[in-house]
Amino acid sequence: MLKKERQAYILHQVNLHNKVLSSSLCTDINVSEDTIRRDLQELATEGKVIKVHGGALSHSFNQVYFSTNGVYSQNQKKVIAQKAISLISNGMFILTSGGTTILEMARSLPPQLKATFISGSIPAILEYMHHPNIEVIVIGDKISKNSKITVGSEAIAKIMQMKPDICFLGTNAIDMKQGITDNDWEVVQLKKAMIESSKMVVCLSIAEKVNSVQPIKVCELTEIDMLITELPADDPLLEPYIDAGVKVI
Amino acid sequence: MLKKERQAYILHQVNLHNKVLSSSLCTDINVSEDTIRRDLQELATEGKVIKVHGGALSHSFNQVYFSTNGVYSQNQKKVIAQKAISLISNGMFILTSGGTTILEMARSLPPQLKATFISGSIPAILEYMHHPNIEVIVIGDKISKNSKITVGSEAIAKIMQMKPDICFLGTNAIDMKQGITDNDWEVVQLKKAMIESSKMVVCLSIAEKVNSVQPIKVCELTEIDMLITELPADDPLLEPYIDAGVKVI
DNA sequence: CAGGTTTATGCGTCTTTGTGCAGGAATTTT
DNA sequence: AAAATTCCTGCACAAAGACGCATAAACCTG
Repeated sequence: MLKKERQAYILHQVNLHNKVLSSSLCTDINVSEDTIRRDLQELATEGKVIKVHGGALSHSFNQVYFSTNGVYSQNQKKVIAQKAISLISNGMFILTSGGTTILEMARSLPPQLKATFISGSIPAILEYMHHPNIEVIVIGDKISKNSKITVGSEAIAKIMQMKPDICFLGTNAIDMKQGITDNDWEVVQLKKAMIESSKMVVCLSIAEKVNSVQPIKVCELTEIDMLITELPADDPLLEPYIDAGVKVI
Repeated sequence: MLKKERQAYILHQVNLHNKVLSSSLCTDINVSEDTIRRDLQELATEGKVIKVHGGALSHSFNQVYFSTNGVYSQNQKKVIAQKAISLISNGMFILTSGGTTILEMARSLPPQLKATFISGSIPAILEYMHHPNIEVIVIGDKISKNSKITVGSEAIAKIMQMKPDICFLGTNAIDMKQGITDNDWEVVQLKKAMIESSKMVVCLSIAEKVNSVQPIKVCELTEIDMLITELPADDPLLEPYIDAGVKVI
């Protein structure tokens, strides 16, 4: 068999099945694994396939959408993300809501972190999915197109079955009197369930949203354990919350 | 034998088989390998064949196997997508697997279509989510990073609770004897459940995957209702499937 | 038609290319 | 952390190619 012929076969297989194992190829065409590896290497440098440990992938399959653009207050959110990540250790079960702050956190997770993330937010799931060591559990149910998160009784029931170590809530509004509030009834139901089932509830909120109120109540301040903003913990804006028993970092 | 005569023979062989070995040619025509090499060289500089180590290839070989366009088989997939969409009417409940063919279908759904799509495939969900009139139900469970789809007993249980009108399966391999086969155990479990719970099972498969086999069995041919490829329904390749009772469009 | 020229072919030698193998390093899985 | 794969490097060896040369047939040309 000619070299080119072999490479054509390989390319064909890769494009057909989106991936290919060098081991199966070498039994297929009956040549040594070295030869296959050299072929894959060559095809890879020509840009025809993507070489990975143990085989190769088609280029078309791996193209995933990255829509990092248009995130509001991204720098503040990066600060918040870093603080949030400092709470996470290996092996934890972590429940997250949706929202751009959560998304920023998902993007900033260190690659060596091994943890299980549970979410119904499609954009967040996309980010978790890209991470090498994170297990992703999807909360299924009907999608709310506004918030790009699954909502409904099934989702709530599923959440209630779990006992995650931490729940990170992207927060729309937080206030001393009204506590956490939001503007989407279905999302609120979900957040209530998340708060109830989690060992520890952490609210992520940019400072702008502190001391603001939305129409629908999620929970009282007393029900959350921690508040993270981009401000330092001793900022006067946050003092009343510390006094109210919320840990602030 | 005259030189021209010999070269004509070589050219004929190349065009017939898409490839030719110099070794076999030289025993064929009974001349030295040098002569053959010189002939091939000449034909190559004239652009009649493509010279490679050990022989030569026809130009069509390169066109056939080294598809230079970025996305492999996208046109075929578009044709398949259109046929699949013709089966969908307003108000239907539709269950779909993952895979690039399904993705192509998701992208091609007409904007005015009102239907409910159920899936565990994150890329597919993303597409459905962008549609103005489609309701999306997410099958939750652990994500298989390879296939970007939720897999596991929860997902299977959820699927078994439903009775969708149509199930569209992206097919990795279909064969008369082995039926539908695939290469990921968890995905196979999921597909089995999808097939069992659906009123109608439609397999989407590009023609290249027809009559190919993968290691793990999904189901028998008898369990699927319809097969869609990019070929016209009366293509001889598909005849045996029609005879086996599978509807082909 | 003789003598020179071109063309086609084969042979020997030396290089290049393609392939497999052994070992140790790197990576993934358990 | 240990075990199993996979990968890389260098090497050996066979197959294929390049180049020069010799030979012989074909083909001018006066």
